[in-house]
Amino acid sequence: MASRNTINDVARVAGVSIKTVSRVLNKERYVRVDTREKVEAAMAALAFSPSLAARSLAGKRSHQIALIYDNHSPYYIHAIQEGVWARCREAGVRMLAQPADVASETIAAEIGGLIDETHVDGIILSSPVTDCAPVLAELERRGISFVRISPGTNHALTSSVYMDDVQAADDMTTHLINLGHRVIGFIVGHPNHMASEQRLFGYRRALDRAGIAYEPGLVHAGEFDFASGVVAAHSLLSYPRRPTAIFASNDDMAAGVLTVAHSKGLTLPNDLSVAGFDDTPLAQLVWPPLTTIRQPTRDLAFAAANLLFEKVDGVEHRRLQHELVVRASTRRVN
Amino acid sequence: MASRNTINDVARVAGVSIKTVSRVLNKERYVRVDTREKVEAAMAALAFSPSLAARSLAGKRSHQIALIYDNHSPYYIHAIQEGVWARCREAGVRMLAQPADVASETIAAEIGGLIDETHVDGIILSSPVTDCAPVLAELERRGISFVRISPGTNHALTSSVYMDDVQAADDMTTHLINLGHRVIGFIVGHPNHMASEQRLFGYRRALDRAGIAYEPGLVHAGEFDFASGVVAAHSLLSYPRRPTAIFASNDDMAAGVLTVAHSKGLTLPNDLSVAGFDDTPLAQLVWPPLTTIRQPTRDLAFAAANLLFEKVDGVEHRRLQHELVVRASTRRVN
DNA sequence: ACCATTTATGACAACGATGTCTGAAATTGG
DNA sequence: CCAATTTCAGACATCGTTGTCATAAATGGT
Repeated sequence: MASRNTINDVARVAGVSIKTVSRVLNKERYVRVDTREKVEAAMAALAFSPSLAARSLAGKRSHQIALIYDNHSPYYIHAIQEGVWARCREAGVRMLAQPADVASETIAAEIGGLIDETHVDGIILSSPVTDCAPVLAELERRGISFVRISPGTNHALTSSVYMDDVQAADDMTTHLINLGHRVIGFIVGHPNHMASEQRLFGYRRALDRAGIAYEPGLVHAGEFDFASGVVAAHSLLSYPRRPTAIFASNDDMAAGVLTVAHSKGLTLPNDLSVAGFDDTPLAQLVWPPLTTIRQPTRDLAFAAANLLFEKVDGVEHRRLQHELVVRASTRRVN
Repeated sequence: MASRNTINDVARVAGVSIKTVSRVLNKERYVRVDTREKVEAAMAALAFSPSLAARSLAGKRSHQIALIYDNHSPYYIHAIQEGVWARCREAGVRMLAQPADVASETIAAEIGGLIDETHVDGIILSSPVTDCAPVLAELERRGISFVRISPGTNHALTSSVYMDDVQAADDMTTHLINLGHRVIGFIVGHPNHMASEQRLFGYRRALDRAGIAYEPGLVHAGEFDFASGVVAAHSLLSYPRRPTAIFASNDDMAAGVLTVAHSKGLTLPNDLSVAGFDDTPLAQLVWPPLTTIRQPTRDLAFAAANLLFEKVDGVEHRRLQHELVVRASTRRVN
């Protein structure tokens, strides 16, 4: 078990001082080309990887950022992690993936502790932590820079990336209306997520524009999970004015609707059109495959990390485009 | 933006030396009860969180471990992360989740770099990184302790947690045989995963015991993803001796089978029984819900972290129990 | 040929903890 | 009551980097 190679070893092999090695490592100016090459050769020969601990301690940067999430959809989290990670890799920065619980009393303290312990240079918040007031207050108090992915609330001081949930839900509803549907059920998302309201708003806006009266009995609460989709579907399918289409605020709940419909012996999509939201892989793993909104989750995460690295000062809100993906679960009404 | 609270601040507030604070922090002996309480009060008052960077640098431990994975199922990764994370939280240790690519030439170097950079105290490998020879060699060379989750190969020197894939596949196949099926298709998993072979072996063992001849045409290669399930299902359902049941090596591929069956107008489960493996949430999001094997993924991960923390020396191989979960996708043959 | 400026390198302190060593106080035994 | 032992606490070096400052060498304008 050879002991760790340090900057001193590199300096000795290259015949320079440790400070010069540090300069090469950090791509600072004032290193001659041939000196740099000597140092780089020595680093390669020794398979040198600098200690993040030492760098964090001595320097102003820790070369680490944290990604904080609290979401019950594994697909969503996975896509977010993947996007942030890809950008971090390019930047030579390590990503700390950190679950949190927005309902917890201690969430701000935990995140504060994380920052103190790890010296992270910045933070990426994913929904719904993006709108957790104690967390935002704590981050601001510390003056640490952070970027929010799909926040539901405005925040003048920090950058964010997002998609237009209102427009997307409007697009989907309009798609259903264009297929001739007039009685369209809607399943709302988890109340923690601001996106839930926005999708509901988009649904209503499309109905309004088409001159279809909004009917509260066609709207049912949900929590973004399969089980709540099942509950909502049972309720909606036994409503007197039974909907010919159901638009669920995410794919998991739409899958719940499909299951209920199948179990009631309905033939899909003839007897009922079903639409989801997010375009998780699940959308193509069910029958019939779901018409849904492709949310560019991975790209949002990548863009968020990008903003964190590029926009050290200055605030930017970047919108990424969604896409209506029409599959077999929606059909022209008979 | 208050600057970081350090052990010096705590020492000053508590009226002791920094070394004593360190002793309390690390639960060392030789601190009087009232001294400890004074220190703890000071730490609480200052909301002190010790710098991991400083601890890693000065001490022998970094209070961090890495979890390394390379698997294309978000559900699986999520469950693994959750299990490891839960145990780490109890232990006051940070988890670094690290994707890797077993097919990459540089995987050993990358993991070596990770170890050098982060000083991690130990590593958890999840399948298929568990059986990646260059990685195992690198870890051994460095003498770092690690635990493997569901390894496919034996390894005398390190602990592991696993389930009995052979027996599980045998159980499922036997379940189908008991329902009267005699022509049973099988979709193999990704060749990278040792579990794939083992599940195939269990399938064959159950057939043997029941005196059913093994028929290579009923076995089709797959890659653990939905698309390969679709391909395999097309092939199996057009095989001359058309199977009355198909057992896929995981749920994603089973979902692919369901989709193909639906699209061919088959009524499920009457015309075809379908079985999966893993009991991912997906199993209950499809129609009909899948009969599958519950793999205790989260618990395996928790147990792995536990072994890493408890068994500093000594090796243990802990088997966790699987469970046959019968749902609506399998039925007695007509 | 001279000085000012830019470029290039190194010496040394500092970051915030832990490890080692030393010594004082408290406890025990004869 | 004194010596030996155990318990407790502090001084100081150390971990592997970066920041600051000093200084040498190269460059350019007159």
